[in-house]
Amino acid sequence: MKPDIETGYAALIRSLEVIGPLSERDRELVRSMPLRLQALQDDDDVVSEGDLPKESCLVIRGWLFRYKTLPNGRRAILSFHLPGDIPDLQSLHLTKMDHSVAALTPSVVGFVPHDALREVHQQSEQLLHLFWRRSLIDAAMFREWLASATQLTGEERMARLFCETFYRMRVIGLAEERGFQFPATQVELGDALGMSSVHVNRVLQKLRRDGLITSVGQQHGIADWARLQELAHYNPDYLHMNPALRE
Amino acid sequence: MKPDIETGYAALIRSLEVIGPLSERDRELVRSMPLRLQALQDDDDVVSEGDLPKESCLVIRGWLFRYKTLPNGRRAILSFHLPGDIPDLQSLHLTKMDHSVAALTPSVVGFVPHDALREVHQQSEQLLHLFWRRSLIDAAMFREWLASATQLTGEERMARLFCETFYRMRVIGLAEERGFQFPATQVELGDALGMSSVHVNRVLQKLRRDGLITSVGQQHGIADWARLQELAHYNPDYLHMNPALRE
DNA sequence: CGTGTTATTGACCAACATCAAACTTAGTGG
DNA sequence: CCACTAAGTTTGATGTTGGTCAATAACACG
Repeated sequence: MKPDIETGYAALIRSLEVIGPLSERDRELVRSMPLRLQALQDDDDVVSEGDLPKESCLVIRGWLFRYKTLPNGRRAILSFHLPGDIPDLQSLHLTKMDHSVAALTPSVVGFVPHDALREVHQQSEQLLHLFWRRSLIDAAMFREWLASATQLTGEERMARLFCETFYRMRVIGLAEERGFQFPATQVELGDALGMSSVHVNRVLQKLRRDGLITSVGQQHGIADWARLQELAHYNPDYLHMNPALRE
Repeated sequence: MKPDIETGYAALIRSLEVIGPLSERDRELVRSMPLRLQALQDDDDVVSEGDLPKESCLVIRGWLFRYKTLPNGRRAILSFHLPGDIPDLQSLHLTKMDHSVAALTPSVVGFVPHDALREVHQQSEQLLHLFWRRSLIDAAMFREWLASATQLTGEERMARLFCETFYRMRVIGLAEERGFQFPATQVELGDALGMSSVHVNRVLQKLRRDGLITSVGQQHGIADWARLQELAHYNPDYLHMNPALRE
């Protein structure tokens, strides 16, 4: 498990450096935080609505997603999470979870005690700034999803989801490393985009027919990045990545 | 204009105390921040997408809303804001605005320099905690709107919007003080809920016919709070208000 | 090879959009 | 105080997106 811990710190540091510079001391502080590792199977909850967590969860390997169960029984997927993300960072300041986080694929996460996070926030103004910034970028992504959900067609939303996911993976170096493969069933895509899985199926077929994406089983890829961005009118400004890293 | 400044501090302090306790020193610190007053007419932008603000805007009187213009020309309204709110608090850590904020009604706002905010964050851990907490509650509201937008019918979403707005007003004491009157045109409601103004009109008529709400011109009220909550399956936990203040 | 999960297809239907016109209301200026 | 205007609301007719239901096909795994 030791290598997973190293991987975890590296992923976290990398994803912080994508939004602002870290000093060597900042990196040391990050590595000083204990990580309690846990392996997850598909659909295992990392943390559930109503919980009062005392630690937050760093994605080390695999993919997680946030979701909320509506009173009518439906599930809304609110975001997807990659290595280096801390999807429930908010629990540091909002004691009670208002949604759940679960594994999209078999994954490894590391739990960081809230006290350790508070400690590094006290030790480094820059780390405080970057963690806060990250939580605000999460909010910006929710705004973008909300605007898309209310104003765009299913096809456009699907294209946007692919653009955003690819862009996020590329920024942290994962797209190049392993190739972009977005693992999601059609039901999961539907719950994320607010459409039925039947409609997801038809939208995916159209995008495939048009040569914009590829799908093999539950792995989806991008076939024509330029045209996909164009169809989605995609502009990643809302992700507030370090402009120096833009291509 | 002097009374507006007092009103501004009072509104800010009240809306912070709704989510956590302040010491007398904290309140002093809040009052130490300079406020540059500005009056606004309907639809005046307070801050626009692309701006790089050096101050954040405190709502003192009136209502503001956040919005985003989509590439297809449509407008998505992302949230409404009441006195005591700082809708662009995020600009403290995200330099470039990814959306705009404008006046829903004639309003008065007070601009707070980012430096003053940073100063009080350094002076008081509790104020830092509460401001961060507030920005996380904003994110929680976006998640709730996103889940509603993707999974609920127009009628349910309208009912939820009324419930949320009433609840927020009541918590800061505005509903009792002035009675709940939600000022919004049908076009604005449509842009917030992702439906056409024609459909908004029909949904409002149904809610009125069922005796759940009242509308006089652009002022909407609640006629039957219990049944409205029931229809919306409304649960305000996601607002993370101080449990001690719950009724 | 079964067995469970996911993907695909077709037929049908509901929610909601669009378009266009008429009606109300609240100013505004003479 | 009334006519005029602009903004917002209401209504009806019609069209489209995407949902639901149900059956079949394709995989994946023990």
